[in-house]
Formats: sequence, C-alpha cells, structure tokens
Amino acid sequence: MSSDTVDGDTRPAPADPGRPDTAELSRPARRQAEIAAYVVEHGSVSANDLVEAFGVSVMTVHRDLDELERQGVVRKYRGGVTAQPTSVFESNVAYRLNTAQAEKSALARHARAMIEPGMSVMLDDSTSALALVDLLEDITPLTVATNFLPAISKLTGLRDVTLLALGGIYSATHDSFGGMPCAEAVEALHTDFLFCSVSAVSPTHAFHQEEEIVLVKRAMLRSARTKVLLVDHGKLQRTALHRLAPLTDFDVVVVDEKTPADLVQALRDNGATVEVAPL
Amino acid sequence: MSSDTVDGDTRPAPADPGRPDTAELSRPARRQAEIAAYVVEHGSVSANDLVEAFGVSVMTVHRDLDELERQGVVRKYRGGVTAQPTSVFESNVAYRLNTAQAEKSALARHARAMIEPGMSVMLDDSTSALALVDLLEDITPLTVATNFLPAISKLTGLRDVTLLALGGIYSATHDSFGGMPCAEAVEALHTDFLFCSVSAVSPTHAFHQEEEIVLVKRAMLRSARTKVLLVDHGKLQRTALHRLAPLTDFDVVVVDEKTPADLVQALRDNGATVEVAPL
DNA sequence: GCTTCTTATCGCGATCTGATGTTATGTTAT
DNA sequence: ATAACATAACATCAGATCGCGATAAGAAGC
Repeated sequence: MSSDTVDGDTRPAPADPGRPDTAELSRPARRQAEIAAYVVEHGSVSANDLVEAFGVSVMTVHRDLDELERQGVVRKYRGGVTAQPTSVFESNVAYRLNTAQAEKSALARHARAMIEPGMSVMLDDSTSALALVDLLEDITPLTVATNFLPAISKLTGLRDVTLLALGGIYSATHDSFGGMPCAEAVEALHTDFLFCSVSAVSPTHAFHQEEEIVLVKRAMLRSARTKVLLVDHGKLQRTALHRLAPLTDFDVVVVDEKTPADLVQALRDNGATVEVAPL
Repeated sequence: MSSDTVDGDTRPAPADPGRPDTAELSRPARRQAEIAAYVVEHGSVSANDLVEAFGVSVMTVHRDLDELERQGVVRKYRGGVTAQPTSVFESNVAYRLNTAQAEKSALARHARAMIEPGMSVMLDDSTSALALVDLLEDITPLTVATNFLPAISKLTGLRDVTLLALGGIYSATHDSFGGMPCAEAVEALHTDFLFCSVSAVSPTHAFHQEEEIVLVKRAMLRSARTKVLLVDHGKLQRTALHRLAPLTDFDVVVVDEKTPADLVQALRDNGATVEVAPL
C-alpha cells in the first residue's frame, strides 16, 4: 500500500513547474483535475492504476471518477474509465487548473474601475467575471445579471445589489445556466456593461469550445451597450472550435500585464481597443 | 450581563408550546425570527431593549438587525428599529418559524408518489416544494424547473436530473427569483406537474401576500398540465391579501392528516379534489 | 465637544462539513 | 459459481466556518 504517497502532506504541494497553477484548489478538486489530465493523456485507464498513481483508496478513486463523469469529462465502464472528446476537458479542466489567479484579479480590478454606482452589468460564466463579483460590493447601488451560479450565490448576500439571475438549463460542466431559455432571458435585457471571457483569442477573433455557450454569449453581446472582453495572456496563444465574434465587436479588450507586447500590438493592428491591466 | 441566559445551552431549546415549531433552525436564525416577532409586536424597539430581552451582546443584536433589514422585515434608524408593513413579516418570518416539518414531509411524500421517471415538474418557492426535492433523487430521469434558490442548489448536485432554473429578480425575503423576467421564463415552458404552496387557503380560494409572487404563481398555473397544491393544515385558517386562484384550478389539493375533517369536507363541498397525505 | 450609538476588526471556542478509509453488501462478467 | 469490481453504509479525523463577544475606531446627534 505504497506508504510513501499517503498523508502527512506538509509539502507545499507538488507545484509541478510548467503546469498551470493548482494551488488554492481544494485537495479533492486538485486530485480530480490531475486524474482527469491523467486519463486524457492515457486515453483509458483502470481504477486500480489510479489507486496506485495517486495513492488513495479505491473508494476515493471511484468517487472522483463519479464526479468527473458527472462533469462529462470521462466515461466509466466496468474496470476503468475512458476520456471523452477533448472539448469538454478543455473547457472544464482547463478552467479548474488554469486559475491564473493573479491575472484574473488584475483584470477584475481594471474592469471594476469602469463601473459606477447605479449602473447595470452583465457577467458571463467565467472565473474572470467571478473575480469581479468580489469587487462589486461597494459600488452600490448596482444591478447585476448573470447566468453563473457561483456568482449568483455570492451576489445574493449583497445588499444594494439588484440581482437578476439568468435562468436556463443547468450545466454541471460550467456550473451555469444556458441554452435557449437563457438566451431568451438575455434578449429581454439591456445592460450598461457586459464583462465576459472566452476560451481562446486570436489576433482578430474570440473563440469558444461549445456551441451552446456561444449561443448565450452572442445574445449577451447583443444585450449590452459597452462590451468588455477580459483576456488573461494564457488565452492568446490558444485556439478553440467555434468563432464567437470579431474582437472589434467588443468596445474594450482588457489583457493582463504579462501579455507579450507583440501580441498586444497584433490585436491593435487589427482594430481592437486594447487596455492593459497592471498586476 | 445576565449570566443566566448565556451559553451552556444543553436545554432542549425553549420550545415555547403554543408557538410554531422553531426547532432545527440554526440558533441565530431562531433568535432573529424571535427578534422579528418581538419587533412586530412592539412596533418599534431600541437595540438595548433587545440586548436585555435576548441576553446577547449589542454587536450580535446589530448583526441580527442588519440581516432582518436585508430581508426587508425591519427598518433601522439610529437607536433602534421599526417593524415594516406586516405582509413581509408574514411571508418571511412565518415561513421561517412555521416549519411544520412533519406535515411538509408528509405532503412531499404524497406528491412524490405522483411523479414517474421521465416527467417534468415545476416547483415554486415554498418549503413544501423544498421537502419534495429531497425525494426526487431516485425518480430519474427527471426534469425540474424552479425559481427557488435552495432547491436549485440542491438539484445541481443530482445526476440524471435536468435542472431548469427560472431566473428573475432575486428576492432576499423569499430567497427566490421573481418578477416579470421570471414570469416570462415560466411562460416559455410547459411541464407535466406543478407542485406549489400558498400562504393561505380559504374553502374556495388560494391566497398569497405579495403581488409579485402571485404574478409568478399564476404563470406557473398556466404552464403545467397537472397542478397540485400542497397545504399544511396551518394554512387553512389563515387569510392573506391577494386572491391567487380558485381551488378548482388545481387538479389536486393535498392536505396533511392533521387537517380537521370538517375543513376537508368544506373544500370538497366547494368542488375541490382533496387528497389527504398520511403522516 | 461630548455622549451615544454604530461599525470594523480580531480572537476564541464550538460546531459542522468534507474527505477519506474500512467493512460489508450488492453486481457483473466469465 | 466464483472472482473481480462497484457501491453502500458507517466511523473518524481535520480543517473550515460560524457565532459571538470584546475592544477600538468611527459617525451622528444633542
């Protein structure tokens, strides 16, 4: 029972330089993310393999796998699991691993500066938007519309914030509401601001992995006066399946300070209004 | 500093026979409910009065009052608080005090028996509906639509349940979403069942305190095939401001076993289909 | 300006929840 | 039928959170 991998975990976490930052994620969540990566890499693994690889009990492995299956990242069969088409992995695990905490909060601070009391803002289901929620508390009164459950939960606690929940079909993968019902709810609104993020950004366009998400984001773009795209530099080299919109559809594209200067220039050359958020 | 009212609380809670059942409510929540009742009764009281009356520190009193103000039950002014128009108190505190746990869960069990895998059900923002949520887990697959945040939170965890969140304007008083946006979201649906509750039931009609709530409930009534009203016997002697709908609009009215026989008969005499849920 | 009330911050203690392993009881394949 | 695997049902432990008060700093009224 590989006693070297058990508890007494006082080490400051594996860290694994080169990989995304996994700190400040709950232990099981981190392990699940790592398991997911492991499964995607190996295509198909047995539960016992995972027991050995991660030094936890079978029971725990199964619990993790159940959770990952619930999120649609893997499929279970008797004896093990297989990876699902990568898109889900991308948008889920990437989201969980790739915290980029510092960048996100820099973007959020920059965004916050645009908002003034009395305004209405719309937020999408992104961690960047979530970071912004924490900063809204004292820009009151304020109206906030979002389809992101964690954001909704946080906002219910705030006084002087009119919360407009955008309902729809719940997606465990994103922990948000989507689909047609959500798009319709969005159509019925018009807010001063939209703050959103996407999974990938090319010099000319914003991209996203999933079609249903694109549906909602497009609706959001139509329903806000000033549209702000929050981009941490990790997004800039990546690519994704569906083209969401040209960057010129956004009034502002905010990038973090770590973004290479040439990439910023490339965005500007293509007509985007880019602002750099200091860390 | 009245040391007799402090901690060491091994007593099985004051109980206060004659008053609604306040057990299984968190301590602060219970105290807040009692404070609310106290304020409503006295119309206007000072913070210090409450310190003495409840044997807690000023700080705690203020925290409680802040929470109650957030819920719209009281209004603070320098030195104390005043009660707000009773309707809010009714629908909020009554909801918190009057748990009637046993009855609710009896109603829920009865309701659950009507549901079969594959169906779609709509739930309103009532504690009765919440009790039902706990029983849905193994009637899968299932589609559930609700505007009640606690229900939504619970349902996000369930696999094989398609959750359709009904968005709208968040109400701290009810911990649910409402208003026009919500009503519109409801209009767009059509479910097999609606399970709902109201604040008061006369022999012929269902009533509710608040207009906006009525708006949503009416929409729900229009959007379900089979409408079920869950009524614990406490509701039957009470009255409320707005008439929601005649009882004959419901396909079934479920009451708990403790309901006096003559009241059940009265409902039936007026044309309602009444079923009694065994405890 | 002084008093009274309110809010912010910290710390302690009790409580709760979450995470995990173990044992026991199904299930499925061979 | 039997072995391998999966789930269910406790028990335990640790960490996080909550509830609360005390003190201190900050408004608001007189």
